[in-house]
Amino acid sequence: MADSKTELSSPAADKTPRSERGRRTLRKLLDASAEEFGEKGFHEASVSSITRRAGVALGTFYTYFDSKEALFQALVQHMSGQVKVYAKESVESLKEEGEFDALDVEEAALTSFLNFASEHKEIYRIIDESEFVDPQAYRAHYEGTAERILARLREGAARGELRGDIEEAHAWAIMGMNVFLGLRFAVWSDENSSSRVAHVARALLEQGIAKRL
Amino acid sequence: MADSKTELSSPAADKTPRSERGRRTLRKLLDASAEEFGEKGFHEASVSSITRRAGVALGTFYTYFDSKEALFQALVQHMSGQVKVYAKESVESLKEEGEFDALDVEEAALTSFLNFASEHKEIYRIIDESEFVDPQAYRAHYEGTAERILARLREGAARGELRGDIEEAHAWAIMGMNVFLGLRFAVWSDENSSSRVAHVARALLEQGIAKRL
DNA sequence: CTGAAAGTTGAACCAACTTTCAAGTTGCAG
DNA sequence: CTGCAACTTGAAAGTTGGTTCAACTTTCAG
Repeated sequence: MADSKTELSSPAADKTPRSERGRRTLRKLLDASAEEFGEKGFHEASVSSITRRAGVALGTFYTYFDSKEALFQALVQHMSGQVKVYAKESVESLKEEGEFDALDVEEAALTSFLNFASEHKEIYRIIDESEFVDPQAYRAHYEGTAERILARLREGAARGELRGDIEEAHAWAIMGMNVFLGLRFAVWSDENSSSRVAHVARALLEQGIAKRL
Repeated sequence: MADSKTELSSPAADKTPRSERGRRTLRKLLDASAEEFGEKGFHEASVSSITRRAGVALGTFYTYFDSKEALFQALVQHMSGQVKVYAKESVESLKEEGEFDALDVEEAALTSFLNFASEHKEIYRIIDESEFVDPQAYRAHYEGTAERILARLREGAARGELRGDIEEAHAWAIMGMNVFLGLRFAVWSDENSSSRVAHVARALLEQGIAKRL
């Protein structure tokens, strides 16, 4: 607020690379750590193993990050953003195709989430682990996601496609459903059954599971 | 299988207490560690802090557990069991009251889960963290839970109350829904809105969220 | 009473990491 | 060219915290 030289989110010294070489190294570190954290989890992962993977010396790490925690935080933020963008894109592209209703949108969102989770299983793990390493980020991720789902549902309700009494709990219910279907059918098993599973979920949202009379 | 003297699940020396005093100490350790792990998480928690809480000396810990990991495993197993028993009881007691259908059962299961999560937030956290500390236990917990849900749904389908095409994905969808509603409305906020939230979820399962024509 | 088994104690050991730093190297603006 | 800022390096310092152990106390069967 008062200082003009410091960058937005730098509590300590600014570690943003100023040269091309620096940006390359930073990227290598980010990629290596995503792998490392994904495979071993935060605590088993070690800075020295990350730098080894990235092909740089141990000390180089501290040119770009204040600590192992800081790296993890940067990573979670980045990944949370990726998930968001990916979901947004797939929804947008559906809308461009013309004909669609609120349930088509949810089905598409789940399908793309399942596909995304199949590739990038690391991301899944890392975001989950942030509950214990960076709780703020974890909360922010799921609260943000729930809000976007809720907004979509409200649009659908406004168009008269969904019930009028949509509330926050609906968004969380759908999000939980999606996350657990992702865990079971994308991360753990990966029978690339994305569209089948998404179809089951869609039917559940469309008519429930009670026997129709 | 071959050996007769060793207990069922003791890879190393048997650490089961043989005296009453021993059982008391073990219990103190278990209680203290549930608190500690719940508050700090596995890695921030320290053995010395646990023994301090329990009011015993550091070394005593190793009379009962081979390692910090071993304690965590024992704890997860214990808690997973508790959740299961608690759910089973609440479903049983509903059945004894007479009149009920498959959706009443699911609503009751969710209500009691939400209440359980409000008390025992530690349990929630500990089971979640087992994904990273003891993945086997984590998987076992959720696979077991999903199986029990699926069994309930199939009963309901057999009685003609639910659709006939119930499958594994339905159980995972419901479980995910329940877990996330628990996270949002029991662990994070605790407005003791259990029955209201469970009611919303029930309606979702009963008719979906599409506008009825 | 008595002796052995069960349980308790906490200082000390130790391995594993994170983080620092002073000495080099690279690359580019002027 | 040249000089300086950006970047790299890896050995070593510093910490933390799990685990061990030998001496001691409690319990209880015989």
